[in-house]
Amino acid sequence: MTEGPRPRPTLRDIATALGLSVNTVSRALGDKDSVSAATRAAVQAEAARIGYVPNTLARSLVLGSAMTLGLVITNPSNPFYAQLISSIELRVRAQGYSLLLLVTDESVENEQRATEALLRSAVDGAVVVPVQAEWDHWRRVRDSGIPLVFVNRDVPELGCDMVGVDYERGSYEATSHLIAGGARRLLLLEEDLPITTTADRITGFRRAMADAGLKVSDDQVQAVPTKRYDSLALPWQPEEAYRFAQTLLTDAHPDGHPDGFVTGNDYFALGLLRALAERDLAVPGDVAITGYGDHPYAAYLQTPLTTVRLPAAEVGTTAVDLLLQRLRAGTERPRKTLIRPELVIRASTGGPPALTNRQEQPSSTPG
Amino acid sequence: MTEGPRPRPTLRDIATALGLSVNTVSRALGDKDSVSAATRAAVQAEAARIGYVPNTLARSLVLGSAMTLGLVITNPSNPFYAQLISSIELRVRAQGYSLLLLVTDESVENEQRATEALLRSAVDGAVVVPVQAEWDHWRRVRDSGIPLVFVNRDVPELGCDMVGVDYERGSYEATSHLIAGGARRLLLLEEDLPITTTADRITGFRRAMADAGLKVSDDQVQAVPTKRYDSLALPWQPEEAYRFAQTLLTDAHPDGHPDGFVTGNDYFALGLLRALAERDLAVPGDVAITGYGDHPYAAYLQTPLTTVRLPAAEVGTTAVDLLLQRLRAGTERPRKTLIRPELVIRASTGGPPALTNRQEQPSSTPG
DNA sequence: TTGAAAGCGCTAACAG
DNA sequence: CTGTTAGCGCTTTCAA
Repeated sequence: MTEGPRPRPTLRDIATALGLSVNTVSRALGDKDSVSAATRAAVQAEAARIGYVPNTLARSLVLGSAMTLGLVITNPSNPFYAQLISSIELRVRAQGYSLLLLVTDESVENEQRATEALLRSAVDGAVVVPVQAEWDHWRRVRDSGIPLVFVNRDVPELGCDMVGVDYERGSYEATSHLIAGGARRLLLLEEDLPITTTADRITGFRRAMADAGLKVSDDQVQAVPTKRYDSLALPWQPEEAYRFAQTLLTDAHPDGHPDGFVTGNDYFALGLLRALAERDLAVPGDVAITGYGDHPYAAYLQTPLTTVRLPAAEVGTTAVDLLLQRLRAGTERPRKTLIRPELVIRASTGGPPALTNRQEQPSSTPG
Repeated sequence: MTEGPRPRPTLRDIATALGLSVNTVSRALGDKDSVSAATRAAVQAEAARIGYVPNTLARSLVLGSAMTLGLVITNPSNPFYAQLISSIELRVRAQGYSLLLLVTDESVENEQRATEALLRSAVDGAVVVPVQAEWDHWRRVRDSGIPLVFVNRDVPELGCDMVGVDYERGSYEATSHLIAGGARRLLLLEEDLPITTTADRITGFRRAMADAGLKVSDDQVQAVPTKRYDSLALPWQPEEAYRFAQTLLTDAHPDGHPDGFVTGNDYFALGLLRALAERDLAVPGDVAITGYGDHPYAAYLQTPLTTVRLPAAEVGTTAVDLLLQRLRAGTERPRKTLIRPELVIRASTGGPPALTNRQEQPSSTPG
């Protein structure tokens, strides 16, 4: 119990114990065919006996590959990213790689430090959810020969592979759905981050409105002011949308109050629902609402929430697959993949009041 | 653009360029004082010019430390664990270490493979949320000299450091709170995993009941049958608690229907709320409810949920600190720390109907 | 089939 | 202050 940990066994320990050369032991363990069956058996027995575990560090140094991939992500507390982490880790591990995790918290500075870490650790490649504000540091990583796959948000300037969600389409469908349900005075509540996902949803909203022959004034697209993103706390604060909506609903609306809200985030929908309830506005009677993300609680709100379900697992595994392909194959053109999200219709837009069965969820679970 | 990535620069590149020895370059970059100012400046300039980044692999090999910690966790989609990941990653990075992530998905088999990976990667230590069903593989890791800190769940047999939450106390307080509010026929809805967190909550429930002079029959402690844990999907399915509660509320209750529910999980509370609403039972009028976890939505449900808030960030940073201390100091007695959770009282137990302000949340944010 | 030698990139110990 | 030597643990030549 108090006995200090012995230094971990090496190939040499096995070699000397068996009167062999380090080299032979290495080959015996490596399943090369240039070793006699007897030797191999002896080596393996001795290895097992002393609990030999190969030293990846030394192995990587000579092989020139650490068999490690990096995952650079903004905020694990965002359920979408949490699922992404799971699916990526699973796939990476299944392919025999290790996963180095770096959290950026939407900070460019953290991201720059993350790239340093990737470089130093000599990862073979990285899956990245970029902050998007700057990307010179990513250029440096790419130029040093580390393949990158951007996830959820692209950095087109770098010409790397990319896997994302078709946010524009999701937003388009949500908006169209509200319009089809009779809403005319729509309002979009969006995140106020300078990222393409938000921009894409705005585009989808505008396009749906245009396709329906509805005009969009500037005050129909609102950015909910958000405190500094903090992955130690929540991904988003429902409270911010709540306060924002309180004001919004108090303001004079020359053309009448909004009768439909598209939100860029289920948390916004949550805050909004509260604000509406306080003003005795019925959902979906007076106002219809869509969320975005299909968070676990969405189906279980008093008024189950119509929302856009994101294919997190599929995005994650696709990203890893792209990365590994590029690791093997050489230089091809960058591939950009957008995976289609799914509008889940529930009571908040007049859908069935009963809960939407979670088991419908398409299983993109690998293996 | 099509130019292949040059091999990454090494110390030797700098040395030959400057007509110095590799060793001198190493010292110049390493800020040792045994280098002339001029040489150091020249070396640093050249290093910057060619974009030299030290190779951690080689460095680790000779130094005998990879400056890497492992994080073995069950399910990132559980908001508590998501916050744990963030806080741990932040702290680990702040201390100059890298973080290797392994997800076990509550599977012993995955956990065993994870320990292999930790051993091979030669991590300096690991923060572990153990599956708890078996632990021989952890013994092996510990015996090979890799310090372990168990988080949230302990494996007392191994005598490692441990940081957790005082689940028993949280449960005790929630139960006592319900009793104080007048509830007498209480029911506990718990997870059906064979883990200590669940067991501790059951203990807390029983103790609170006993302290109030209330008897607890076997059918007052119920385990909600759960599908195989799947970190690719949800941490828990509200639906399971919903269906379970449906049955529960239909069953005959000789002593009258329950008037208070303690749940081991906010998701269970969510499903339960739905089932109660469908039977026109008012919360908290007919039935009072407590959740566990204070998930982001808890404050924003139609009936804001009284729940137990978990100190995730504090647990995470404490775990890393313990691990690093042990890495530096030698063999002390294992330290076990339970951090106290906080009962947040809301409308589901007759608390204020207005939202509980999230900003009250104690900030255990480091640095 | 096995061994000897060389080297991955870096740092520590010792000379000079 | 700087260079030489040695070695971390492993794998890949090349001989024997």
